[in-house]
Amino acid sequence: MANDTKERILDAALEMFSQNGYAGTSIRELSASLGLVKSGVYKHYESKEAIWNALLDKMIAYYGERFGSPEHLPPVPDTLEGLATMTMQMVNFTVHDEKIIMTRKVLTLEQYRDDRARDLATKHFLTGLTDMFTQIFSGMMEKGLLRQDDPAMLAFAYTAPISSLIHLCDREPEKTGEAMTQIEAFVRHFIATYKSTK
Amino acid sequence: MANDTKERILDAALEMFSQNGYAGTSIRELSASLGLVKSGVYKHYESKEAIWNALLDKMIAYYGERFGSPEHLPPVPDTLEGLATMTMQMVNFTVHDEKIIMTRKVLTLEQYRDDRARDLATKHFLTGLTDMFTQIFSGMMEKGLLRQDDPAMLAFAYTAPISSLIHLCDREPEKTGEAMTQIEAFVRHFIATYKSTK
DNA sequence: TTGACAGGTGACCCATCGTTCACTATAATA
DNA sequence: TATTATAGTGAACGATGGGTCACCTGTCAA
Repeated sequence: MANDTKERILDAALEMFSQNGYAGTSIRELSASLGLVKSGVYKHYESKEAIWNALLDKMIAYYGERFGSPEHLPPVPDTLEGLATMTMQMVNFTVHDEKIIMTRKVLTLEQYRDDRARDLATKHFLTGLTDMFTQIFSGMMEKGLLRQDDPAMLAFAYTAPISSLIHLCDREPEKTGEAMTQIEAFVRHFIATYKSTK
Repeated sequence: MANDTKERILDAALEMFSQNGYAGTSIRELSASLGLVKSGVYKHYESKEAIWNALLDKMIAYYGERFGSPEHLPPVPDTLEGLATMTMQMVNFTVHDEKIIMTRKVLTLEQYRDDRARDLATKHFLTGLTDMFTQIFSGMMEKGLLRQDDPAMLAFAYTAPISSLIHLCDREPEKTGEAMTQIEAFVRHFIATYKSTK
């Protein structure tokens, strides 16, 4: 029960911080959204900043177990169509999962203020995806599915445009459908460009 | 003299909003940074929100005159090397110009809260660059410099990765040199991939 | 010379901020 | 059953937020 409320506070914090930012969120609103009074929050966290730090801890830990270990790498696709399918599945998940959307928003809003948010933002938005697809493309080149090229460069050229459209979805959710179409077109174009010529 | 202070308030607002966000900035701090007392600010703007709106007006107007009109399109390069040079010049400018950095940061921080910031963010980060390079690539295809392809798709594939590294520079300025190197490598790779085979 | 006004000051208003504290209800423990 | 820790309450704290107002001072037009 104790831990339950403690977790619910972090959930509410994620939601409110992602909408109004850390500075724009008050403990009163936060506790009210949980149906308790503001002083109740202080039974679980000693300060607003402690909530923020706990939230960041959780986000960092989640990222680590989800994307940090090599065992969670998606399997290297056996076909180019498999690459397209896998990509669209990943994108589809990430632009619709509320928690992940809120995580990206929080990192976006706090990246200039907090060092740990800054680092995690770079992982989420840039290096994490690039590293992951470097592995995948490397494997696909070995299998002869993609033309021989610098896998890290291809991974960057592949993930960065997709990432920019994911940001668009976060910013303008009503454009999500359109963005998904554009991502699929981009994926097809990428495959057509870099497929092995053998 | 009146207008001078009015402008200086907007300059200070851009600086403080870009660092601490709208909610994280107080009129007291803002006026103090100008060497006057908070009530002095209210001689020029009726509220904090009015300052915000005036700042956004200015940013929108600046963007419009700078990138909105076709006459400000950079000339279509005559060589592939010219494309690389022009790109690096543009990037170099945009990652070092303090005002533009602050503008991007403000748009990043307020994109979920304010509709006009949201729209301008999409232009700055996505559609503006894509549209511009669609024109350029279209011209370069006509000249036979680039292979025949969908110019809008190429523009997107070209500008989005560059844009993501510009964001990295905003977030982690100490990585600017590294990011510039990576952008240049990406540009070269792009050119090698899409140059005309004639 | 006078009067109006633009620009700036400092005291003050009230709401809200994060935080504390004495207190209560509950449920597990000894 | 008595005790004790846990989770939550509600009033209060000082600090700070945005905003107002009476006042001062210099400039310039009438």
